[in-house]
Amino acid sequence: MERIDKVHGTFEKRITDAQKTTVSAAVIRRLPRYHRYLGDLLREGTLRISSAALSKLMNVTASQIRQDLNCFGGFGQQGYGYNVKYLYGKISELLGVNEGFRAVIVGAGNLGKALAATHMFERRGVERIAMFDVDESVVGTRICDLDVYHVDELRDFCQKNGVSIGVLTVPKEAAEEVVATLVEAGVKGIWNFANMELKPPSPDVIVENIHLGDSLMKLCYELKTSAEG
Amino acid sequence: MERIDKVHGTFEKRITDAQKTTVSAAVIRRLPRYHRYLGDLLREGTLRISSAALSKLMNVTASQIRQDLNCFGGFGQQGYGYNVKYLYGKISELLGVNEGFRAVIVGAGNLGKALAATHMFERRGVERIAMFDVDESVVGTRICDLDVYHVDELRDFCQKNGVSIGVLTVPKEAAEEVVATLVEAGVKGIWNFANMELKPPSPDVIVENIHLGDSLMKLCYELKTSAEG
DNA sequence: TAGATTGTTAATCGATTAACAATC
DNA sequence: TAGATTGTTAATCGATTAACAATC
Repeated sequence: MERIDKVHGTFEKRITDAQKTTVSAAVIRRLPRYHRYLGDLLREGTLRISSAALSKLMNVTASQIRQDLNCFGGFGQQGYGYNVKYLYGKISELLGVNEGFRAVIVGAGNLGKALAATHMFERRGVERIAMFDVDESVVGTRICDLDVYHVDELRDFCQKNGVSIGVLTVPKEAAEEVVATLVEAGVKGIWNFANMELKPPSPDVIVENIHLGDSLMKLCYELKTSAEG
Repeated sequence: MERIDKVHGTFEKRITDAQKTTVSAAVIRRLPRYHRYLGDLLREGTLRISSAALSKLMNVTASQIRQDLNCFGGFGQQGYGYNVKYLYGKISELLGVNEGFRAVIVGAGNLGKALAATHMFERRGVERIAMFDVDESVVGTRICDLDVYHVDELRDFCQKNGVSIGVLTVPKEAAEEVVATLVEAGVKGIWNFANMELKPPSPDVIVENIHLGDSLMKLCYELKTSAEG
């Protein structure tokens, strides 16, 4: 740990320099996976790990790991490797874990309920603060400690509570209108499960489209191809 | 339609030739998206579309579309473009839609229920035929027209019913054991929602790992970066 | 110091785009 | 035939891997 502290000063400088250039989408996509593996290692009590060891674990090249991490700064030490706790912390920081983003789930159907029930959000420092629906039979109830409000209140609620993320689990017909409301209320990130592709409604709004069906199709393709070959 | 028929014979030959060489993972990943867009066009009654028009719709280059489709054969016609219905059918075929794969959902928790409730499977020609759990309070009930059996019966059931796909929505502690059972029973595809990475337990078993948390993290990263920049 | 392992540059590989001849 | 648009080759671009000097 002492060695890590010693170089801290130079780290910070290098990080700042590296972040000036934008990081490729391929690297960003891999960051959450690093974060997961490092979290596991941390829980197992591993103190340090080399790019070679991590590469074996994750089934990627050591070169790629070093290259990826160096987009953001020098997080390791020659002759030593990476301090797991430190690296995990740095990647957490990069990914915005514990930025304190607040999320609402719009759509209290099966998927909305399933997402409300997971620990996915809190584990990543994202706070779910409410659910919304139009169905009068669920409005007013509580689902997994979350109050369910009517969509009519969505705009005001988001504005008042500084919501940054809207999780969309509504039917696709309702999606466009809900998004417009969210954006009006200043929500900057849309996590879209509505089974249709949402174009970013404004350049400063981030949309992440989820298409589970695409993944099922890929599985079918590979099943079919594997059976043929 | 007549023009399409005329060239059918040559199509088939070209397809066979093209499929000999393996298609890159990048292309495969894009196929389901083409399938979605073409399905939409078909429902709207569009008869033909050029790579240029489709590229505008999908926000990719026309070159990429032509290049991608030609991995599998010449599906279009010079001077005409692509017949939507024909191309949709071809991509459906490629992806294994209506191969009649049978699936079971293991884990009747919130996510299992949510997946059982969607039309995702039937829309892609995959038949859900049962659910499994260990919780005695759900075993014996029916969820969305699916019987819920005890996991003890999983092996026999899959063997008897020729199940190809196992959808894993169990806690990660239970995942390894369930996978072993599925593989024993001849299941060849695992759609894994168990929040841990599953290595293919045997070379002829296909695993598709879903990590919704990674997607949420990417959204957070982009939110954070967009706010900074 | 000697050994280990990073950070980083250079080489390779693959994927995307551009261009155009073939052809409907 | 003339116009349109594919299929396909060649050029470009970017991402991955290899290699090694820097350094802990």
